[in-house]
Formats: sequence, C-alpha cells, structure tokens
Amino acid sequence: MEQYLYEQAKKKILDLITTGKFQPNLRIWNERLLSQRLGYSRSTIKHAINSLVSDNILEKRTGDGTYLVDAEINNLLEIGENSPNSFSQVTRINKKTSSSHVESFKVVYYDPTQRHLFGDIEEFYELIRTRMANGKVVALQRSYIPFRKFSDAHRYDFSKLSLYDYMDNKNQKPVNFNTSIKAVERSSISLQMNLIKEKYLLYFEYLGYTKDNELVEFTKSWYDPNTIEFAMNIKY
Amino acid sequence: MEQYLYEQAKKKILDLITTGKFQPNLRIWNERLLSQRLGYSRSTIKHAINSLVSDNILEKRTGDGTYLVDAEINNLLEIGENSPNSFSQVTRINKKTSSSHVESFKVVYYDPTQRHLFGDIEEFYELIRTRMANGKVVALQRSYIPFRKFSDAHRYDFSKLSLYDYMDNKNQKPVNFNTSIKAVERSSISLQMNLIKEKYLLYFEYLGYTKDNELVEFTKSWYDPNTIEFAMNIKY
DNA sequence: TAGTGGTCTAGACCACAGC
DNA sequence: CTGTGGTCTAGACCACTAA
Repeated sequence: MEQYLYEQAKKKILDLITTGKFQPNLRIWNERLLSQRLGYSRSTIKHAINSLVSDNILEKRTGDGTYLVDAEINNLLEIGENSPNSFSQVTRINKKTSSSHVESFKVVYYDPTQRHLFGDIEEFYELIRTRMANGKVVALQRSYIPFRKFSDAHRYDFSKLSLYDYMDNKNQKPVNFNTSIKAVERSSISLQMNLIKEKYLLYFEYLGYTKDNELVEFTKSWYDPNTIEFAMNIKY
Repeated sequence: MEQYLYEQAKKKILDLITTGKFQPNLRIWNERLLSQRLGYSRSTIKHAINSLVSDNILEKRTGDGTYLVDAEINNLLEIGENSPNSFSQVTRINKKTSSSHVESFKVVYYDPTQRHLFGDIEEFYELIRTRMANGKVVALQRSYIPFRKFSDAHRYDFSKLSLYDYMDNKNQKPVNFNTSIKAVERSSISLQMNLIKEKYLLYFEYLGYTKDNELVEFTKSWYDPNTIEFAMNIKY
C-alpha cells in the first residue's frame, strides 16, 4: 500500500465528506486544524486540498475558508446556443454493443429550471439513464417529459424500449431539436460515470418539439469526450 | 511595483524564453540552477514553473527535466468533425464595430499540413489576420488559398477587401464548408490575442469548396470564447 | 481585529528517466 | 549511477475577508 502522504490526506478528507462531516456549500475545517487532526504538515494538507479543488470537490476562498462545493455543472465554455437555424447532426459512438440502464424514473414536481420552458406544467416524468457501450458508461442522460401527455409512461421499461418509440406511439415524437452544447468541467457527474480521470465532459441540452411545434421533451446529457463525436458539415 | 516573488521569477523565466536563451522542445535550466541563478528558493521557482506549465508554456517531465513547449495547439476536446451531413451555421460577435488587421500575407511552399488536402499544389498564399470588435482582438485567422488560382492576390488589401468577395470575383467563392471545431488550451495564440487570462480558445478549421466542389480555401481560426457564439438548431 | 488561505524559506529524502 | 522533478517538514510572515 504505497501512497503519498497527500494522497492519504486526500482520502481522509474525502471520508469526512462522504460520512457527512462536511456539508455542501459550507466551510470545512481550516488548513491548520486539518493539519493537526489528520497528522500531516500544513503543506501536505494544502497539496491534498489543491488536488480536491482541481477535482471540483472543494473550493477555496482566500481570507475566508475552504468550502465543499455542490454545483453539478460549472460552465466553462459555451459552444452551442439556441437559434433559428436549421441543420442536422450526427452523434456517433465508436463502439459495437450498446445498452441503457435506468438509474431512476419518477414523477417530479415544479422544477424551476424547467418551469420557464414548459410554462404552467408542474408534473414531469424524470428519466435518468446511463448509456453503455461495450459495458462501459459513455453517457448519462436526464430526460423530462410532461406527465400530462405521458401519464402511462411508468408502465414501460425504458432500458429496453426507446423513449422516442414510446413517444412516437402517442404521436408525440420530437422531430425538431433546440440544442445547446457546452464543455463542462468534471463534477459529480464524472464520478457517476466512473470518469474521474476525465477533466471534461461534453454536455448537451436538448429541447424536443413535435411536428406541431409542441415542446414535449427536455433532456440533459453528459458524454464521455473520448467515445463521442459530434459530426457535422456546413453548406450555405 | 508590488509583486510576489514567484511572479518576479516567472517574469525572469519568460525573459529567458523571449531572449532565446531557452529553445522550443529543449530542456531549460533545472529547478536548482534556476533557484541559484535567479535568487529564489526552489519552492518559489517551482511555483513559477507550475504557473508557466498551466499557461502551456513549459512542460515538466519527471526525472528528466523541464522543457519549453512548442505546440501551437494541444487538442483537448474535439467537438466537431467532418461528415456528410448538411446544416447551416451562424457565428455571431456581440459587438458593434468590427475590423480586420493583416498580420502577414505571403506565399508559402509545401506545407505538409495542407499537402494531403490540396494534393500536388505546392504554393499557397498564407493570409494571417486578426479580427477586431470594438478595438479588441476577438479572433486570429490563418487562411490558405492556392497560388495557382489566385496569383494576383498580392495586389489587394484584405484588411479592407473581403477575401470571399475577392474569390467571388474570380468565380471561386467557397460555398460548401467542411468544419472541425475544437476547444484548445491556451497557447502562444492566446498571447498574440492578448488573451493570457483565457484558459481556452474556440478553434475552427474550415475547408471551403466551390459550387463545383473544388477545394479553394483552408482556414484555421482561433476565437475568444467570451465574444463568439456558435449558434445552431437541429431539425430532423 | 481575528482568522483564513497565500507565500516563502532551507533543507531533507524519494521516485523516476536516461546514460 | 547521476541528475531530474516530486514530496515533505516546521515555522515565519503576508494579504485578504468577515464580523
């Protein structure tokens, strides 16, 4: 069990986080206290903390303290944005076998992040799926569809049935998409995807509209940048 | 002139780089020697070096030494790639006045990076322009056009005349574009654009084809991510 | 003003790469 | 082996933030 002291210290701090000793958005112990309680020099504690900061788990505020971060996404660079232009898009996963796993599927109420999109609708199905390719998680998707239109969705298994096939059966398949693409720093999503070594994820946000231009889907996706390609070709 | 010692040290190392004391792809002085010659503790030198590493100017190799990097682009995350799909694209710069400045305009021979694209063509005009918006550099563009087709290009001032207008006059305006988009880490390009504080640039690479599908343009562009938007909308 | 993270030192030993 | 960057310490002082 060879390990540098700062790695040991990092692990101990992570333990304090996972056991709930430190709470999101709140200050953790200061460097001198960590040094004393964990038994490493302040420099070593500093090294461990810096590592956790670059992992996007802690945040330092000079003159104030070190905080446990909560944010799921930290916008770094926005590449796509909604606008009234037409194009087509292909996303390719360079793998042979693919599958889905439903992590969570439930009704959620009044998510303020969706309220401005869906207007007065207050109930949604939230479908969280991981997408696998050759047994490895390559994407995490969170889809929101209005309960009002898809009230029987709970009867289906969306790890096997395509969400779009289901929506198509109800004549509510989205055909127009309004997309936003960002490169996001690694976060808790990376952990869920076992991508701790990846520094960046590709983040896609879709708004799906039916042919009658009704908003029926809102999906957030996080992709492993090593397995996904966003391919396109311009023609004026 | 308040400045931390590691910032002073960083500046001194940068001076050694700009005066040619250290050469691209070669080792620089080791930490102990820098410490001795520049008069700072090894820790402070280390701090300065780490800062230059994160600026993408130096590269450390454990057990070997510290090197001056040369690479203009370090691919981090590839977002776009060529493929046979059609779409349209809008790039918007949220500024009121815009202008161009020609940094360099000359004939270049046999650039291996273009050879595979343009085949046997060995002579190109290389046009390097900075694009300004409200007096600030927002993009750096390097365009290559075959000398054979545009041999009189040297007569024109492309800080005023649009390159595409010129090409259009010769009935050689590109109308189809094959594009690749990447997020690239800051590099010497950032320095040229006075964007030293920006960590990322948006990098676009275009291949421009005429309506007869002849390749007539190859352009690399680096954009300030704070002033450019890449906007789009999917429609299947 | 008290407490936090930031900087800085001098010196020791460790891990790794190249000859 | 030799030399490189990496780790680690104990202790000092500085710059910043909040109450």
